[in-house]
Amino acid sequence: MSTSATETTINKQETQIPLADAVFQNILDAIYDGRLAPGSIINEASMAQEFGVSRGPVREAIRRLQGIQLVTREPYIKARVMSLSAESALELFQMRMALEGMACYLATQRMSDAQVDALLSEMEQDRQLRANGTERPRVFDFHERIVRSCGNQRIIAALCSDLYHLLRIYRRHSGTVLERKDDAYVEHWQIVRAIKSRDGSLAESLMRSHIERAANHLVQHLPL
Amino acid sequence: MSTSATETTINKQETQIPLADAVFQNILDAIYDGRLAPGSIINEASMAQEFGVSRGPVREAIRRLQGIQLVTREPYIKARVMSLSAESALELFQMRMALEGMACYLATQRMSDAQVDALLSEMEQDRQLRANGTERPRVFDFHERIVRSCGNQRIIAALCSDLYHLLRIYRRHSGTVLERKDDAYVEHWQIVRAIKSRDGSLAESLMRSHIERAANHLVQHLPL
DNA sequence: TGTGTAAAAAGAGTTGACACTTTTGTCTCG
DNA sequence: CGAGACAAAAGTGTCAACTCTTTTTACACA
Repeated sequence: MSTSATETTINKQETQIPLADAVFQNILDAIYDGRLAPGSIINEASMAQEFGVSRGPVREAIRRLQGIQLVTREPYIKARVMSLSAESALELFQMRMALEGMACYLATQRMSDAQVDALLSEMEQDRQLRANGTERPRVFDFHERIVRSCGNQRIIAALCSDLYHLLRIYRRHSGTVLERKDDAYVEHWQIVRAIKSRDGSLAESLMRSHIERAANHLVQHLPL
Repeated sequence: MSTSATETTINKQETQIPLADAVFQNILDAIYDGRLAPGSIINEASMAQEFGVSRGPVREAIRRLQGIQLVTREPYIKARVMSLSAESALELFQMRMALEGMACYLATQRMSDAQVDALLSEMEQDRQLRANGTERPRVFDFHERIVRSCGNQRIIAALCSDLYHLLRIYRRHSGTVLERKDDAYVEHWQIVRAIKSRDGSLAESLMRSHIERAANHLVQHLPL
């Protein structure tokens, strides 16, 4: 953890993308990994030194993290990684209920029969892979799949680019939540059935209930 | 419009707040006023010169505008003010339906009887002021009032800090939408009635219908 | 010994200069 | 006369230094 000066130097080969984006991704990963624990302080200068870049890109990255509410910051005060409270977890899941519910409703109108069938077969394939205990969990994310099918770019961005980061952190810090995967499969299957039968309101309702159950499950296992 | 060099110099007296925030607010106002029309390009250097600051704060402000999807930007390409399409307006209102509907549902659980009555009297007061044709429209915003009562900080921030900006621009560029104010009052009143009778699902449903009607009204009057 | 104040250290905000990329205009060749 | 390539211009990305605010620490006084 303390090898020498430049430890995690940013890969400068692929420099079509701005450094700020790379730094943003690196800090995000650090928060995911737990190297940056909730409540810990982010120092612009030390971050810049660690990544081997100037303070400018680091500054931009921190501002973007503030934008998605992953760090708290007020003028001239050090930035802190957002601490995870059960309350804010509840708020996060309420927002997901609203947005993913609407996404379900819209996806019901937008997806073709062929797309719904394709989704069903992907789910079945994923279930079998998981049953076989395959090494690679092969990140098939049902929720992301549904959201991206809704066609509303604004909702897609809000869920997949912003809220998803926070969700990953909560998942990490609440230990393994994978035990609910079997229940989840059934509930996912019911949702897709509702979409297939073109009942948008039912699909939305099922999705909201599904997320609510996940929220209850998470809160029970929160170590806070 | 072309008086001389420094036209809209930032007021540096009240410099407890960072310059970047002031620049952000100024550009926002410029977009509201139409000085920065949709589709027009934003130049960092000229902006900096106009405000009498360096490029750094301007750069940060533009990144924040990109964050709330008010400007489009890709590496090394000039930033453009987001152009308003009927499609993205529809997406915006779909997201509002989801979030404000949920906000209504939550507000029903959270607001005390006294708070509901206070809201009702504020509405009545605002209606009378408007009927008398008072000079100051006294921006009483029913939707913001409801949203802030829901208690979910994340939803409040999403609606009041991000989406609200876009909504103002659409309102501005679609001419006067005030003609619907009378219909809106009745619908607002019905929503508060539902909250008062503690029927969260009804309040949510009414709010969604209300926003849907507003969306239809806006799309009809879009000059695009 | 406890407390208030002031100075020093630390860290964020800002700036101007430099490097790199894209765009645009022009020139030449087919 | 049109198309492709080269060069100049415009504009964004990055950096190191400077300024200002906050925080900490040390010292003097009660």
